[in-house]
Amino acid sequence: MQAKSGPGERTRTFTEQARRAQIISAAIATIADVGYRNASFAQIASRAGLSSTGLISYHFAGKDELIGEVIQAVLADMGAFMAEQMTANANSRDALRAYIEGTVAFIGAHREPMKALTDIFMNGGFSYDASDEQGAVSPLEQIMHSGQAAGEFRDFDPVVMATLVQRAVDGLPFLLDVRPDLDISAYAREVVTVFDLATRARP
Amino acid sequence: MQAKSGPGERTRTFTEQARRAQIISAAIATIADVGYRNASFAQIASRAGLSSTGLISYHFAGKDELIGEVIQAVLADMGAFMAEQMTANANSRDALRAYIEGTVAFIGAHREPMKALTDIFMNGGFSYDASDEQGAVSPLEQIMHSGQAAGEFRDFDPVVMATLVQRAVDGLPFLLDVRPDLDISAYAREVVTVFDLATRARP
Amino acid sequence: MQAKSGPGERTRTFTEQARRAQIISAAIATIADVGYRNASFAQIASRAGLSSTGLISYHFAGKDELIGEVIQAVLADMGAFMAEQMTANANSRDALRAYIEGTVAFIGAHREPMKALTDIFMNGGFSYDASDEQGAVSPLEQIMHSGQAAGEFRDFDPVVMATLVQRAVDGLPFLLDVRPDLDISAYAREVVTVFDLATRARP
Amino acid sequence: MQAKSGPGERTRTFTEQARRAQIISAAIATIADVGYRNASFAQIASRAGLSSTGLISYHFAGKDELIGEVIQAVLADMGAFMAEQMTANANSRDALRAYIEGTVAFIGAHREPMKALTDIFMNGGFSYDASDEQGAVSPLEQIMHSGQAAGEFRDFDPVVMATLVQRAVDGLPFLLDVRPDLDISAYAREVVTVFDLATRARP
DNA sequence: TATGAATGAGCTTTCATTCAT
DNA sequence: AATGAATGAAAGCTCATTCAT
Repeated sequence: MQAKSGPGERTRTFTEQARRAQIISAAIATIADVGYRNASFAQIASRAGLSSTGLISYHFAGKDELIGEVIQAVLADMGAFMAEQMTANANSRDALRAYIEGTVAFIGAHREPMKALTDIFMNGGFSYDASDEQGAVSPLEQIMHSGQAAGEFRDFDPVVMATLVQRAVDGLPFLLDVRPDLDISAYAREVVTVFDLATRARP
Repeated sequence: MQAKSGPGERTRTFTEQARRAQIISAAIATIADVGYRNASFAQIASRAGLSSTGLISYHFAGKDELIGEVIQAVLADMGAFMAEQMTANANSRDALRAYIEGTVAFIGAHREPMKALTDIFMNGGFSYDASDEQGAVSPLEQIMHSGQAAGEFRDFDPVVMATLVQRAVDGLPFLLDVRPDLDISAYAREVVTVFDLATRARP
Repeated sequence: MQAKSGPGERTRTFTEQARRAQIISAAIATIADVGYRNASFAQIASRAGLSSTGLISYHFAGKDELIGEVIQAVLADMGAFMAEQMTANANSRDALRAYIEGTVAFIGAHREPMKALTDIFMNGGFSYDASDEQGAVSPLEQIMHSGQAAGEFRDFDPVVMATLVQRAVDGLPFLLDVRPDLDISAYAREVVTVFDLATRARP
Repeated sequence: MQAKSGPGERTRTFTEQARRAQIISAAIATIADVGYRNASFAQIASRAGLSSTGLISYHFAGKDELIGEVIQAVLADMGAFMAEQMTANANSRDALRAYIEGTVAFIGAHREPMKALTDIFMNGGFSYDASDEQGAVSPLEQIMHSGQAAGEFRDFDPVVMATLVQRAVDGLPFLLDVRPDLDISAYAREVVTVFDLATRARP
């Protein structure tokens, strides 16, 4: 199961794009609310105020395409946000801090879509494939490599360290689900400190 | 959806307990293999060599109870293993190391049940509730508190730090799924180092 | 389900007739290709290069009318061809030969429409009704009657004999579907011989 | 689409066999009545007095298996009947007569299943495969070959002649559908005469 | 005229659960 | 204690048709 979207995309009318966006939005809300498992077309349609599930099938080739669009939509939002956050970092230490703080801030500000996204990846048979992974894991690995090359970071396995950072931020949606009043910036500060201590080269 | 098992448990014959254990075991194997989503009673029954899905319904009040028992079974195994690992640690630093190494070792040695457990938590609508959390998160929080009280650990939010450690080890089943030949003890060593550096009090 | 087209037909503009013809043609190609069962409006519209299935509904009262027009179109073609073939036969024996050879030749030269037609009759709930039958069975029955009246043919039930001849030639599309390289004229020759022997008055 | 039933058939309880037979019977009646196209599980279930279409799915792996069983059931009946009819024919002429009379008699006595069978073959994507064809076409071809070898029959293409005979008898269900009061034995007599005249060697 | 959008009924299939035996 | 049978709701999806523009 893999959501594809190559260059062969059809042209869509404005109305159709609007409907698709509406359905994608309803899908996100539904998944975040009742979980991917229970997010049936019927649930999504009723939340979107649609007359029948057939309308979803009319606009999307199948459930896989809809979920793929949900993933893309959230990832695109996050990507745009992160691109802005990551501009002009003097060194790898700052870059790592910016990455963590940016990701945490985004998650805190987009709890519903991020919860949906996490649920989909855990549960849906979808996976970060080659191209997704480059967008998700690679930036961290690059930071790790750069930091080590510059002598800022100590010697460690960059893949494992990147994974740990990723896990630390990916877990936030769950944590927020259980404790909605969590102090997000405090959380970010702690994570930044932990991985600053964990990566820094020692004299 | 919440797996309950209070003091109101009825007495079960030996045969019944054996059947339940057999079904729970088949459920674990099935979930680990085809995922929680596809782990229907039909799949579980066929894997257990049962003649009818009705037998599962006969022995368990519903799917929730079965899954709850699966969770308890795996957590009980892990708890027993960890209890042994955690005996007699001279200080909190060693305790933290023992916890991480023990958990990683257990996961490496019980990939199937751990994969099932993770899949359930991600996907099933089940969550570490109050009682679960005491069994799962608490030991780490206790270590953090003790370490801070003894001056071994620096000042940080114990809950957040415990969460980060937990996330770091919980991610292992996924990693193993993608890279089955991962060097487990090397992974454990990295994680131990990271959180040693991250928690240690600085002179 | 019965395709009707009585005297109550409304006048159609030239453009409308062209569109109808285009749709009918696409329907024939579609049915011949994917079968009547799978020949949905969506399939037909896409094959005709139409933008919407609604256009089909706009030009035809319903699926039944469209299929009815398909039947009529094919039968009209065949009728015109056969009328030409049947001119000026000296006797009933020659007329029977001309009918068989003409029908077989037409089927061989129009495999796609004939396959569609056969598929519809077999599968669509349409049948040769009174008016159709006059167009389809009657010529053969007339030949039989004439031949018997003239003493050329022996005594037999003209309806049954006409049916047998019809069945012999109607089966050709199936045969061609299975063996596309069948020698059509050899087939015609065999059929002519069979029914010549079967009908001829014996001294 | 091909209905398979190899040696790997499961054992079935008596009750299950009865239900399957009941469903198969209802399927035959439904197909004969409303046609293969409209013979949905819902139609079949309601005709069989079943509570839900799920019961059909419970007893049959899918629609293909059900239809395959329908085909087998009718073909088995016909095969048994024909085997009895064809015993001990002195010569090929008698064998041909026995085949035609037997087939026509069977069709006349089993109009509903034969109509269903024909409808399925025309419409269902099912086909006489190698093994089916041996059961359906071969006997006639064998008669033709034997008759020619013995000098009883004139020189003709045995495959074409067999096809013509088959078409002549296969068409009966349609004819009966339009004229239910057709004199079956008269029809058989005519067909026998036609193909007797058509095949007989002339002095 | 023609289009894209929408509708609602229909389809087969899977599911957890119930029940008589 | 266990089985096979049955249930009915729900799933994703396709369909011919309708309608506003």
